Amino acid sequence: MKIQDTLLNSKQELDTSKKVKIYLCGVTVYDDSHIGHARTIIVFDVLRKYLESKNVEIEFIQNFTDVDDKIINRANSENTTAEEISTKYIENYFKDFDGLNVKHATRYPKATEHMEDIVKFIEKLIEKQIAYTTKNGVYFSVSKFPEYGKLSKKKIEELQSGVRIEIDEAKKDPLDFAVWKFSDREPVWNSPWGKGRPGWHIECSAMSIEYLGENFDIHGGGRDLIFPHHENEIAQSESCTGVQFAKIWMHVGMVTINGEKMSKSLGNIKSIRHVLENWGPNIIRLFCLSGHYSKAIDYSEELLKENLTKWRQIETCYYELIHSINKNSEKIDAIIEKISVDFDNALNDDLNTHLALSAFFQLVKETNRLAAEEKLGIEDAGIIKKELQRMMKILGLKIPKMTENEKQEIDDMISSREQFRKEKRFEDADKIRDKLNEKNIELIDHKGRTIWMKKEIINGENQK
RNA sequence: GGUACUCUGGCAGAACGGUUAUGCGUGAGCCUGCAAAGCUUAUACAAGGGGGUUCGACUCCCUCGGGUACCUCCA
Repeated sequence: MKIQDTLLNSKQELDTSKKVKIYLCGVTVYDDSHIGHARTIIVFDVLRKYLESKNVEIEFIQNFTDVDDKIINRANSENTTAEEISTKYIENYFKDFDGLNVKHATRYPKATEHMEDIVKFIEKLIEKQIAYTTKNGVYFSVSKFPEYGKLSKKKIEELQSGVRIEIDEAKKDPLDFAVWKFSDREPVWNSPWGKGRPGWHIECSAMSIEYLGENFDIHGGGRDLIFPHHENEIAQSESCTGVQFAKIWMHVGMVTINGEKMSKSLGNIKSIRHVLENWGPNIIRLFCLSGHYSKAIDYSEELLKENLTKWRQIETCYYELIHSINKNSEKIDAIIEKISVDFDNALNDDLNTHLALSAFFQLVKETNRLAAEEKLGIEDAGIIKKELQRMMKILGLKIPKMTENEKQEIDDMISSREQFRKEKRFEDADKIRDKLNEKNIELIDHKGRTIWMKKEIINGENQK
């Protein structure tokens, strides 16, 4: 599998001959997660599920940043502790992402639980004279890492000339960044240099190396993390260990609203809870995977509606498959095989989910065509269903489950309706159909028989 | 201002130095008691402007322009 590497600016082969180690920069838990977080995490979820479907073992680490000024500020304004804030939003994180069918990471390390590792890491940097202490904290000396800027393609001189007003005049170089900030106010931890808390970048270096080793396969996150976060991580990690840090840097494009990045100041943030309530996990996932992961996608109700249409086709396909009773009448093996290969090839080439979805929808269309022409054989349906489910699992799409009782009840209602239809008592037949519609059961009348499908309830469907 | 990315039909969107996919939308039709869903089929002067390389450019190069992101809050 090939993945575009931000550092080398080219597609790199991912070594899948052994366990693949992935570190994804997670969220800072000071507020609810939004659709932008969802996209990044869904992209990595698909990457991971695809590799696992190929029996590649994955170690997937995603951190929670639970030490941060924003958390502390929030705690102060809500008159509570930073710990309570981070605990609350970690809980919310799991509610949101479980709702989005995202598989749990191997581990979710937190900065607060890795203070020893972080302190040790900083000690090493000081030992190597790459970091130094001032009255405000411990700083990483950018000039000690000549390759600084290699990820973000920035030149040190240019950064220096464009630097903002300096707050800490004790720093040797305005580009130097804090790895430890002194503070007396909670939450603080002890360190050999004094009480305080770690800088933002150091936790990811320390925790990724702790769990994945000094040199691991993929380090990822949103595009906006390239500078300074990932640039600084590289500087710290490589100057500490002396070896290459991540082999591949994979960055996911932003989700924009009307072409602009979501931000607090613009007030255009769409929380996952909000979009989940309106559109459900499947449509959000289809939307997030509709373009190439490296490019920005623009959030709009129109696009979500488009994906709703697609989701209905998938539902139809699924229910046609499980209700199939006909005899096989068309050779389909070759086309299924081709679609399957196209799907895999698309993902193999830098996780091209858009092309993979094209292949997937070809399977859906083909199935619905066969069903419409009364040619969907029961054995073929089995083959198609297996392939459909394989793809859906990778894409993280899920048809809501139903109980046997529910199914039986529907079947009974359909038989009564059939009876009414035979007797041409159409008003009575329609009453039954309406009743089923109220339960989101849609009837599909085929020649001589009626099948049903249970539609996922999408609140956004009827808005506007 | 610097750097990077980007500009494809009404919308979304990929691949590719040589018929520009695919989906949505829209039109027509099929199926149906009627619907719905689905299917079939049609649809589009489609590549920001200008130049160049080439037998041939959406694809490569130059240039001008628009947009977005980043330039120590960011997924």
